[in-house]
Amino acid sequence: MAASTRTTGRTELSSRYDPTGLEGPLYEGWVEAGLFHVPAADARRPYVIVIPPPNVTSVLHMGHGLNNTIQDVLIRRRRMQGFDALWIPGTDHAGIATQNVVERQLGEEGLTRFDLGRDAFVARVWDWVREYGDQIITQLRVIGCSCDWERTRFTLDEGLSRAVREVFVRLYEKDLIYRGRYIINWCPRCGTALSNEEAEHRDHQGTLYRIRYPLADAPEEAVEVATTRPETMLGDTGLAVHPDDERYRDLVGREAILPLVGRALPIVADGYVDPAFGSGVVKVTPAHDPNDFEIGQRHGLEPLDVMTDEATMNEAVPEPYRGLDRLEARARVVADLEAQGHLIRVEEHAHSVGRCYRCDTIVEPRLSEQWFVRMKPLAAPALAAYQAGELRFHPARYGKIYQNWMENIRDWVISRQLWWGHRIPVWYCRADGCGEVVVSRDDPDACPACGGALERDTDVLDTWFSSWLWPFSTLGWPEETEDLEAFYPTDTLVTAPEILFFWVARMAMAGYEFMGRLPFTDVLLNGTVRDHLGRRMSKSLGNGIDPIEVVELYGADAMRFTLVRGAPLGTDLQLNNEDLEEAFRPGRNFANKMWNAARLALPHLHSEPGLDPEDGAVSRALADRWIRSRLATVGVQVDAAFEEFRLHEAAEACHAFVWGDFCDWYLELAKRRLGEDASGRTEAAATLSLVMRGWLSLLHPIMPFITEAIAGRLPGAEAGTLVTGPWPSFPADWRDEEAEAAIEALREMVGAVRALRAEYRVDPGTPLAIRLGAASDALARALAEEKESALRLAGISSIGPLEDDADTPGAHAVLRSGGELFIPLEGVIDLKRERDRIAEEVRRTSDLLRRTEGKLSNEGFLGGAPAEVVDREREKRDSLLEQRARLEEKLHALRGSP
RNA sequence: GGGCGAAUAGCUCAGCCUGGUUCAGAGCGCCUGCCUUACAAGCAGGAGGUCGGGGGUUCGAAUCCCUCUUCGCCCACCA
Repeated sequence: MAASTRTTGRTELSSRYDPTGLEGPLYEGWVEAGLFHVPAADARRPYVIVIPPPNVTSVLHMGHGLNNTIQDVLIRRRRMQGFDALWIPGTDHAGIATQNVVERQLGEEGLTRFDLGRDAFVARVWDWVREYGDQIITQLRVIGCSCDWERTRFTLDEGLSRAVREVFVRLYEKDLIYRGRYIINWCPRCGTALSNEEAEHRDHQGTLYRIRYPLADAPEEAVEVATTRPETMLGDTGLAVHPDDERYRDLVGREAILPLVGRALPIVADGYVDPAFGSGVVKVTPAHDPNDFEIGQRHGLEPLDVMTDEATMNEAVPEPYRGLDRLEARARVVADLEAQGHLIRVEEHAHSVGRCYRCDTIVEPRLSEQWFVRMKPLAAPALAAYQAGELRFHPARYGKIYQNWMENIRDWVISRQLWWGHRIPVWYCRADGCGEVVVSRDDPDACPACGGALERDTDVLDTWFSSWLWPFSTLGWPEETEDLEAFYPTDTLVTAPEILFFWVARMAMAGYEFMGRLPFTDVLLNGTVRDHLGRRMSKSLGNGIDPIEVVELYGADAMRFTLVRGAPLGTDLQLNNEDLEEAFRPGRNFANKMWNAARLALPHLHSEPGLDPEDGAVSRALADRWIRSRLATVGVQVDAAFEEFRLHEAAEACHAFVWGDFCDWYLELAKRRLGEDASGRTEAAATLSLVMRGWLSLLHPIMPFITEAIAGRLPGAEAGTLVTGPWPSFPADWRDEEAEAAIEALREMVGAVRALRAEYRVDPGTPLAIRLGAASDALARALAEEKESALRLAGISSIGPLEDDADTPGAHAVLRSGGELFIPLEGVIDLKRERDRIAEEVRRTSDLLRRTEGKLSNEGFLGGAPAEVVDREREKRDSLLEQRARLEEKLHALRGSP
């Protein structure tokens, strides 16, 4: 325990919990003891979680903090319960993100990846990964994550790469992977295709341009078309109207002239066109719009790609526009249209625009030859599993979102025009007229058809094409490994809702396709961490909180507790990023409270030689019976909360118990018996030790460090660790209604005295001589044993019998648990004030009584409510009647006094 | 256009699924008094809420249903 100087200037063991230097060594000890490692051979009762692999480029942020804390809490509890709890860690090669990082680095040297060439560039990325790639892994240790580090995987590892390749080949052989020219989302900055999920659509206040296209056979006539992307008109190859649109019936089959270009555009009729939108005439640009592409297919309108990979206008457009960026071209086109009298008008138009999820550049829908996965056949079993209840989402509402996406699933573009990633295992024969395409698990040397030279596809695969295999590729698939046998399927997946489609749904599909069953049964979706203004924490806003900084300031436990308690499943969590102390105060204060409770308890426990905590289970002392009863109750609550993934409730229940019951009352009551020559000292110490071990265990999954540190100092705990349990289960016969009622009555009495003291501003140092009458059995029982503690806690010098003391000025209270309290307060009491106060009590009681009597006189209630509810209501009425009678008596007496 | 979520104390949020416990709880903040030898990162006491509005179901609604308002999120090929 660290020593430091207290604010008062006295030097002693620190009264403030300082986690510095305590957490690291504990963690190292756990790892060295191999407590997180689970060999397949030993796994009898596995419980498995695979980490959502963070990007190898990432540094830990609070979102990771929340997500991984939740996983660690689940894993640690299962481990304590005796499961072979395996948490598989690793990182994702993150194609675009990582390539971007290294390209940026090159940029600072004035180089591009093309200057290096493919092989050198990839080598350079590997260098980067080897140097910085384990940063986030290291950081996960700092926040206490109990992953099996011997199993750390990387999506570009040799083994995982083999899995990727196997999957590609198998799907190709099943005709579930195909190559084709379709409209895809293209990021001109990253220079690659993106999947639908990687294009984020956001509302955008844009402009709608209305343009006239003259008719070929009647140049004085024209039709009006509307577009938000005028530059694409250079690629128009037709116009379309709705087949039932009377206005344009005679146009179908004729041609219009494309302004600025002069090309003749056939006018076709197609059901896609909405006659009510704009003019009801659509320009058809098959190479730059998915709908137009389909219209074009139906009517034989050729696609004309007018852009380069960088989204500048290409050779297919008239000379003045060539080489212009798409936005420059847009301005130029609009200006020229206006100059030539073809621009009818422009108007504001709200629509949504897709942006690259990696660099926020506006994506260009563009015709391109890419590799696709046919998703419908893969989705079917994964969807059925959900509908059959085999896959559960928490919160459940995410299930509907999953279902909706699965039902409307579209094919997945998996090729990326990048260098960093799994290279597509496809070779094309270069021999004239051969056309052989080789898709192979092993690199082929020559064309198997003609023996000609082969050229490998230059593209790599979407990063998620390796992620979706994660639950089994990390276990050695496609080899039939012992690990796979022992640990697949996994149990719980904890992740963020943003990647429900990217990752969760695809893993479900891959699990079925390649392993024949779901990869996990429960999916927890954790919320988003936001700043105090409710904004998402992000690098660009600079409003993030560094978990490592928080750990350095307040400890990992404080951070974990704050996160778990503050974030009920699926709800967002707001943290003040400008005041870390405020943000993490709840956890820090709680850790401090525990620390100080230990400071009080431990010396007493160690002054009892040979103390056996198990003796605490049989102590008959009232306070001991009470705290055991409370602990047993809390144990059940915490267990139930964990089972249903309500982690915040478990945290809350522990907090309320440790602070409100254990520290506030049990320790205070125990002080009397822990005195040097007190009788029952051994029993008290044993109970204290036993109960502490109990709640330290309950809290260990959430706050592993401080609980372990304290538990390690309990008597008889030298050899043990909380990490491996056991998870506590308290005997049902610890529940003790009598003891609970007694201590509850004691608390009420002490509270009443304290309230009256505060009400009349009696100095805390002034002892009061109180009088007590008609005490309930519960209170009498409590006082018989704990009178001394009650005196100390309430600041009472004596408890005398209640007499007819109407003449004595003082304060009165009627206890709910039964009993009447009088505090003579000569010279202090204000009679009028006391009368008012009691009158107010009478009013309050009468209000309650009125409600209760209202119910009891309502036949509907008597007939409709369950008997026990009615009984409870009757008891309540009787008690209230009694209380009110007493209070009115007092009021009467006070009115009669001077 | 479709779907979902949220609205409870000054702030951040529990409670709602499975309606009924002595006037709806916590943390933080606020007020008053205390360094009472585990803890001032604390202790004691206290103020503060017509549970977003309206309607309905019920003997009884923060809780179930409908509706409105305001925020937020997701999906979608409206040129």
